[in-house]
Amino acid sequence: MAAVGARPVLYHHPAPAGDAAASMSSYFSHGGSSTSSSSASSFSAALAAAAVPAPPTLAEHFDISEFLFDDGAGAGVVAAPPGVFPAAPDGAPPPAVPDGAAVAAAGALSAAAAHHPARSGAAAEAVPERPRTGRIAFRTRSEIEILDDGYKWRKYGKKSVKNSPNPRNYYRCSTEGCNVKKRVERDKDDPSYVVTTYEGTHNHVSPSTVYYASQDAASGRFFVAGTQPPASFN
DNA sequence: CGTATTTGACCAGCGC
DNA sequence: GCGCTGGTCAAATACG
Repeated sequence: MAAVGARPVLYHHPAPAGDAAASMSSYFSHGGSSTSSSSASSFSAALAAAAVPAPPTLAEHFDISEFLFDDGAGAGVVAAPPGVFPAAPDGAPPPAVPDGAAVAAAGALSAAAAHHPARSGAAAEAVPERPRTGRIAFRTRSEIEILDDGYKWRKYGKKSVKNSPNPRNYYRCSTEGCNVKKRVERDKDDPSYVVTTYEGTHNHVSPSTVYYASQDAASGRFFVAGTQPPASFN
């Protein structure tokens, strides 16, 4: 099997109103390359990127070019509306994610993807007036399909889909009691892209969630100070 | 030996 | 009602 590879990191940063697609580089960064690298180092890179615009070299390796909201009626490339990050569209707070802290991609994504229906078919029917539902999808340019988002996923299915020559893989959060799911498939139009769809909300903290960070006075860069809650958080 | 992955079977929703 | 499709289950298998 393929080793866990690129780690998309989504960090808390005020979204410039308007062109969310253009702001994607502010939200995502390539923070690591393998499981051998610690989560902390990945987030350190992310935080450094938060202080400084994402370096072009990172964008070359990992490019979340399009952010998709999958409302079940055909996912379209849309601008991420204000308020998607970090709060959930339903107003439900991201569980166990401290304010102001850098969060894992899936944490924020799942927060935005709260309130998923048990069956996908009921989504549009349940909330016809709302364009957003429990799923959130984004397309990334990556050679590997398994994007390490900080959570631990267990694969439970694989299916070839009609309109794509590439199989779709199904993953479930392996944390007990957490029923967040994600689907991963290669873009049918451009196999160099991977489409990842998250569904549900994590009811736990990412194993690699950064609780606090420090800023280097000389360089102005942030670096990870801990991946466990400091006393001030308790 | 415990855990994760693979993969065919099964089930439910939807369109015709 | 039937067939197609997407999603999930679970036994078998692989791996560390």
